[in-house]
Amino acid sequence: MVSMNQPSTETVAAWIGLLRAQRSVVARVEARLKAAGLPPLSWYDALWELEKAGDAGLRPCALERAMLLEQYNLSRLVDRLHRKGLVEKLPCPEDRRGSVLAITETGRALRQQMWATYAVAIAAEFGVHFTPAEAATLAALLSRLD
Amino acid sequence: MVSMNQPSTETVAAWIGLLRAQRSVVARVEARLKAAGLPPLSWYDALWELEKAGDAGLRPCALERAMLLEQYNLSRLVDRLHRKGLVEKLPCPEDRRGSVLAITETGRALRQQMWATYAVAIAAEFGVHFTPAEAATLAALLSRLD
DNA sequence: AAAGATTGAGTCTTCAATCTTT
DNA sequence: AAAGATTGAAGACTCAATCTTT
Repeated sequence: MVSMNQPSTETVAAWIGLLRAQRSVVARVEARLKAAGLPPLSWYDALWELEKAGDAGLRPCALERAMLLEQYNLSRLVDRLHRKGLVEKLPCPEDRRGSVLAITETGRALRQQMWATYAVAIAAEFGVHFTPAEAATLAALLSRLD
Repeated sequence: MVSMNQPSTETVAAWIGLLRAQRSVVARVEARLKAAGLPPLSWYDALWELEKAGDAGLRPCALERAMLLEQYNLSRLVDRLHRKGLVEKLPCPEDRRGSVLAITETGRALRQQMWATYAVAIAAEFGVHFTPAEAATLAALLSRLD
C-alpha cells in the first residue's frame, strides 16, 4: 500500500506536472480564444452544459455540480451570460426558491462559434503532444481525480 | 499522423479530464492549506523557487519564467510576500532596471510549515489514486505540455 | 434548520499605460 | 526600440451575510 502521509517522488512529479499544465497549455488555449475576440472557457463550459440539457434546461445547482463551481461563483457567471442574452432565467415551477436556466438561440450560436476556435486550440496546443492511445491513458488516469 | 485541426475523441476526453482535475483535486488541496490557516499555493511555489535558488537569489524575470506567471502578476505576488517579510528585494548590481529576490528566514520557516500540510494534502487528495508506476506515467505525459 | 440563490465588501487578476535602464 | 518592472483602473473571485422557500 502506498503511503498516504508523504507523497512519493512519482506522485510529486505528477502533481507538479498537473499544476504546470494548467498554467501552460490551458493558458495558451484561453489565449487563442481571447485572440479571436471570444469569451473565456468558463462561458463555453456553461453554454455547452446548458445546450446538452436541452429544452428542459438546468437548475443553477445542477449546473454548479456539473461545472464544479461554488454557488456564488456560478451565480455571477450566469448573471454575465444573462446580461449578454445568452441564457434565459425562468422561474422553477417545482421549487419557488430556484430558477431554471436555458440557453438561447444567441447562446447556441456563440457556443458553436467558440467551438470552431476551441477545437483547433485543443488539437494544436494539447492533442498534438499525444497519440490516441496516450490521450486515452491520460484521460483514464485523470478521471480518477473527480 | 494525428489531425491537428480537429481533436480526436481521446484528446477531448483527456482535455476535459485536465480541466476537471484542476477544479476538483487542486481546489481540495488549496482548501486544506486554507483550513490550516496557511497562505495559497502560489506563495508556496514562489518561496520554494527562491529557496532552491539559494543565496544568489533570483531575478523577478527568472522567477516569472519558473512559475509561468505574467510579469504584472508576479510583481504583485512578490509585493505581498515582501510586505509579510518573507522575501527580500535587493538592487541588482548587473542591471539597474531590475532587482534580486531572496527568501528570508521567516520565508524559509513558512515554506517548511506549509510543506507539512501540503505534502499530506498531495498524498491524500492526489497520490492515493495512483500506483507509483501510474504516477510516473502521468508525470511523463503531462511534462510534454510545458 | 437546511437548501437554493444572491449580494456587499474585500482581495486578487487582468489590461493598458508608464517608468527606467539597456 | 526593447527588456525589466510597476501601477491605476476595471473586472473577476472569495467570504460572509442575507433572503426566500422547503
